[in-house]
Amino acid sequence: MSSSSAAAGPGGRTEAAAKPPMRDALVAAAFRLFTERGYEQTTVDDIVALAGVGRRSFFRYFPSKEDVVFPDHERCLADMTAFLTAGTDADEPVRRVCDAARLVLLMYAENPAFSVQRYRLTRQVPGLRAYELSVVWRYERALAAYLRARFAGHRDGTLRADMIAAAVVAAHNNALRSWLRSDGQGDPRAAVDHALAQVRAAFAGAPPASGPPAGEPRDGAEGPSERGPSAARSGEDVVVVVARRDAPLWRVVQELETALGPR
Amino acid sequence: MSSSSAAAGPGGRTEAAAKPPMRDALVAAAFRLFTERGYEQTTVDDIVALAGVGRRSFFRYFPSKEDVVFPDHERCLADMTAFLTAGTDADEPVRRVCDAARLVLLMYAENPAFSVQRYRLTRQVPGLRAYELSVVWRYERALAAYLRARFAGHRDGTLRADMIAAAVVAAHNNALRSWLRSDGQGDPRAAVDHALAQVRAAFAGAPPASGPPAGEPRDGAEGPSERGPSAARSGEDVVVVVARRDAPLWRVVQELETALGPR
DNA sequence: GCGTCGAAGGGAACCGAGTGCCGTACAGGA
DNA sequence: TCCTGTACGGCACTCGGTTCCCTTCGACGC
Repeated sequence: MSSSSAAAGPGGRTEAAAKPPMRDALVAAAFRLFTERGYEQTTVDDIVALAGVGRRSFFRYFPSKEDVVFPDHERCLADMTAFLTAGTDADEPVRRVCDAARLVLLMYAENPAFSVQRYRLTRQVPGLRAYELSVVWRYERALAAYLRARFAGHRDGTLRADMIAAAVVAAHNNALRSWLRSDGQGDPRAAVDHALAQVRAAFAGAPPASGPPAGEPRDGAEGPSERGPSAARSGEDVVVVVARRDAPLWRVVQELETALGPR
Repeated sequence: MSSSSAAAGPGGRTEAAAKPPMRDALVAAAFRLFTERGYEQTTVDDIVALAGVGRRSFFRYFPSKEDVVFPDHERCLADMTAFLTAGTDADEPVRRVCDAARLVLLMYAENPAFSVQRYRLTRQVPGLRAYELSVVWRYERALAAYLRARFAGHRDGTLRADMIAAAVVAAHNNALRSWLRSDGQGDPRAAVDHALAQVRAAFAGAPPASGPPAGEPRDGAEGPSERGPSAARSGEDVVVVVARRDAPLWRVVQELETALGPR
């Protein structure tokens, strides 16, 4: 969707991960100019002139000027998704999303100076703040999607998932921003752990259960009728699902569960 | 910051009300073109041409093209702030912010057709979704600021304030979007009340304060939607998901939700 | 009646972000 | 040697948004 994916970009001399130097050069040039004269006072032409590359190349590495401020969030989001994927049904859901949120903190803590610099930028540039909101929103939706699946079948499952995801993000950001405001002094992990513990305390009670906790084979499925989605096993490792875009999600999940069998 | 504030625009003879007709004409022309040919396929020049005004006048009434999609959120935010300010220390804080959130719902419910139209637009235009995020963020910050003041001096006061504000917004939006997805049928207030009751249950010592006992709309999953023919355009109605057979089910659901967009 | 003043609107020119298209240079393979 | 794929640069274009200046029109004072 956006930039900064793990796809080894141009200049891939060695096959292993070889980060393109041009991308880093663009980030460095951009941040130098942003801190010197401000974000909006810096044009893309200024950045590429300082980096010594063509203007067109900037937009090959970053889909927009704002993206250069968040050069690694795409990788971090992928890491979070992978972390959630690696979980099992034995994990306590709320604890799992709290651990996932901790991953984001670690990424910020990896480079405190850069994080603080970016924080100051985003605080005073409305456009960057709006962009950051969309980034945070994607994290929140990843957490919520995990929780929605874990709460599937529960009463108010999606409501509870959305609430917890929002609270986790809010608690995480509360502690993170406090640390950033202090110029990245000390270790932020304890504060974030404390904040996330408050979330777990608030949502500790088990949700009012009404259905099976997770995928239980249903047999009332009416097969690939005219309206619902249809799943067909086409190979060993893949399942192809075709569904109307406006089909309710639960219907798609139902079809998936019957196609995949008891898991 | 944005448009549509109470500042009586041009033609404001008396400062009270006196809505400028040009503003309404621009909104009407814009929504007609947006629904006819899409948001990004409609230029500002198209809008002003249809409205029969000069291009410069558009930006006199709306600071950006996105603002024309949210012509009344500024007033609603002012209403919410006023409502929170009008409270007393006798008010239970969490209840107060829940009531404030209800104000937003009422504004949406005032004009269901318009709200549904706008919902469909924001769902499929990433730029509008990002803009809406910044709007929602301002509501959330207003709630959080109120709670921070009420919790001042408490242990973890700001943390608790941020968490509750985020949960309130998440719960409100969960119910609101469910109603919007159902094309604005029925009264959304019961669902929102139910969702907000969950927040108060989580963040208060109080038990799940009764609320509407039954009939909550389970995720808007009221069977296969019988919307219009929906003319199966090229690939619009089909989504293909490829996944390993041993992938956890929630991961598949996450992928689906990403592919299908917010529902 | 006449001149002036200020506010609303129109319009041309301009700026910068983002995109499409094409030319070039350099890699590796037949 | 030629061919092909790819990374990169350059040019031109669209469109959102802004700046500056013009016209219009009603209000007010003489």
